[in-house]
Amino acid sequence: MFSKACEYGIKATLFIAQKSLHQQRVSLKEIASEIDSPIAFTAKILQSLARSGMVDSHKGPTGGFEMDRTKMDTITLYEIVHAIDGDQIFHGCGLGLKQCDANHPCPVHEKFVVIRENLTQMLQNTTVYELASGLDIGLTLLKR
Amino acid sequence: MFSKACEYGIKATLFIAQKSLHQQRVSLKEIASEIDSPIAFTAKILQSLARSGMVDSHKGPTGGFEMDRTKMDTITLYEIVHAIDGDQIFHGCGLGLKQCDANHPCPVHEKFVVIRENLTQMLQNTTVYELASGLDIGLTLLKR
DNA sequence: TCTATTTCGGACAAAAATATCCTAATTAAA
DNA sequence: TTTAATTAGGATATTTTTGTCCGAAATAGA
Ligand code: FES
Ligand code: FES
Repeated sequence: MFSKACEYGIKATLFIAQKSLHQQRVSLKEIASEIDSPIAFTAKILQSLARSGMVDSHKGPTGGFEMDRTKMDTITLYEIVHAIDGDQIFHGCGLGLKQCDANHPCPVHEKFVVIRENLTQMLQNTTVYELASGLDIGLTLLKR
Repeated sequence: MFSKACEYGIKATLFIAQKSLHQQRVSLKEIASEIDSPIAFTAKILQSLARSGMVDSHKGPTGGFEMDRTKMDTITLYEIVHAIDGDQIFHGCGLGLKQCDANHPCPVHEKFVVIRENLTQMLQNTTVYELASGLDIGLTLLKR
């Protein structure tokens, strides 16, 4: 469904958010360990998320990643997925036609758009804060 | 969402089915042309679908691929996707945890299973015949 | 200022997915 | 029986995704 990069990106963001709820900055090393991801690859993804302003990064000793409390409410899974995987999953044809066009539909168009729309709505309605909270109270897990 | 192999496999199957509605066998060359796919790669996928009994293949002059009318009713998109892409999309964790387990859920589990279930139901409820019919009356398209 | 620690970013490497090439096997028809 | 057409299948190539390595830049604290 999502690329590995996207899975890591979501998990990293949620972990950063959860720690930021307690004013704790987390290092790349800690993140990769907690979400069970390859360090250097995770670094690339975090750099990209930092550049697009979803998380804040700081260099040097005591450096690391953190996330504004207010951003946790405005940033949804949709923004993260879109930033990393693009919009193919949101607007692309399920059978790979160059253009998904209701006027020239592929055989699965009618049924596929429903699924695609469900997914889009779900991602748009799910904030980072909501998921970070579930993590924080131990309701959900980021590995195993 | 689906792999390229799976997209080609679905389109090829639907084209074969549509032609079989008129007792017409179709060659690999014709299939690849009609669904706009690389010939040799499509051949691999069709070999696999033939081995798993979803379509019938015949060598030699007048050879090609065809599909039993009765199979069009029993084979759904689910079978095709499962045969080519496996069951990761139907049972795998949305965030890539090794095991999707409701008792040890990832942060998106609750919301993701709904989407996954919708997709599974849709694919299981969609027969090859239904889609081949839409193709046959010109309601839907396999390329462009 | 110096040092240790951290992210940044470019180059590189490995693995997986996608795609191609070529020969063998089969088979219908001349 | 010969020929031409077709799928089968193994080997190889290309592209994309995933993952690694290493030095540069920044920075907090000694
Ligand atoms: S045209 Fe294929 S999903 Fe819309
Ligand atoms: S545990 Fe992640 S989707 Fe079920």
